[in-house]
Amino acid sequence: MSRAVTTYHQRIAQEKRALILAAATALFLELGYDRTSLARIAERSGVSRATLFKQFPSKAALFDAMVTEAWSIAEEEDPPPTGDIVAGLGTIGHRYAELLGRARMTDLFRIVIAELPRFPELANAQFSHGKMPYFESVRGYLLAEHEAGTVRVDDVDLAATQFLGMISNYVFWPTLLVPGWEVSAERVAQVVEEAVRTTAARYAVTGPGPSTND
Amino acid sequence: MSRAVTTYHQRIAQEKRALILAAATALFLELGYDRTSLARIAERSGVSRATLFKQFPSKAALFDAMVTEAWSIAEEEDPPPTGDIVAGLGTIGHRYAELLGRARMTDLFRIVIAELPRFPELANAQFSHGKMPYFESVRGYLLAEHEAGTVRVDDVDLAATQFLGMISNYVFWPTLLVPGWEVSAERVAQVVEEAVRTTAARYAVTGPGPSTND
DNA sequence: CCGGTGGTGAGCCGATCGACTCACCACTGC
DNA sequence: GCAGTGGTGAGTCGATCGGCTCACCACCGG
Repeated sequence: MSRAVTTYHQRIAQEKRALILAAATALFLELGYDRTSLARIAERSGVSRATLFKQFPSKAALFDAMVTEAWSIAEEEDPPPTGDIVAGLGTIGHRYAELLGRARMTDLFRIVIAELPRFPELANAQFSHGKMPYFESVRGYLLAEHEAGTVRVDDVDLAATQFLGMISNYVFWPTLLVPGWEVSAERVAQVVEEAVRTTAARYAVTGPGPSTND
Repeated sequence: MSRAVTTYHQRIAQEKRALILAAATALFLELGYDRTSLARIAERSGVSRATLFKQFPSKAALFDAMVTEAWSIAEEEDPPPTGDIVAGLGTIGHRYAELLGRARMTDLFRIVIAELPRFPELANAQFSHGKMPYFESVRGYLLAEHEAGTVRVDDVDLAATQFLGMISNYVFWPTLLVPGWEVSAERVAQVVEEAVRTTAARYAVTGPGPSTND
């Protein structure tokens, strides 16, 4: 068996693959799909064109691998806390804002949105790795709180979308359309807290007393 | 004076220009910027390539004109109603949802988001014609209601963003990322109404009685 | 020392692109 | 019928692209 040999060569190949993906990621995110040529990717990654073609059969496959890898950076979600709705939604909201605020996120969304019609398989990856986990997180959390009697939510899907929309519509979507849009960390925290407040004001069961505004 | 002659020829030129823009719009929105060739635009619009170049000095200029024209379809906003916050926000919300739900909107946003980094001037057009009018509409409305004592809103920008975000995060943004996402007209109306309810629950001054949930 | 795997560099291919030019034609209003 | 404006069709140009091939080399483990 030439297993050891195979292992070594596989390691080399893996390193080259990583170099290619890193260069491809940078170039794709900066220039877009069509403006990024395979020659430039090979040049930037310090790899020959032939190697690039051995690793990725086509430009589309390379792009697909790039996006998949970039999405996978989003780690697994932790179990959401329970009991206090303000604390619970706050935790989820801050995680969500942190995810959306990462450096490459805007450019990644930009190119994914642009090329998604031509990469149908890619849509599923985004669907399962992107916003969905947070949507499910909020959804599940609200369901649990609803059954616990802390909140009263008839339409959980809509409530979850409302909560996340109040955050993303301020800290993320404008970055795609308004050049120079930037939100300070303090403002982000404020936005999340206000989203929690509004959600609580709408859905929290007024137990101990009336919902005060301070 | 050859004014009449000029007028006639200008009319012809204007017609050709409209044909070119129509074809360019369809192709750009369908294929994206790079995949759309000037030859195809000329062919589809039934105009010679030479004419196309006389009308638009470059592909970038044509794209810019296309986006500007497509944005201008959004008419001027009417003055927002006053007095009842549910009715007022409802009106604005429904208008907003209607605008976002138009046929070409998703593809237009897709290509604008994709190419915006390379068309800085275009960003201003989107800024002044796109979401901004509605943001200002909500902002101004909330300010008026605040001063009228109907609502208590300390951070008007944030409240307006929350309101619009609750709507757009359900009826629009998913169309860019989730293939096959579709929302029925009834559901859209429901989403808007729920956004109004949530906003009212958070900001409405509880005058006559406690905010009931039914 | 040798077999095998993987990388390398160079080159070729057909196709397409944006940009530009130019001679010629159609049509109008005077 | 004449001048002028605008459209037309064809052609050219240099550049780039994705995809593919092939002979050759580097390096490992046995």
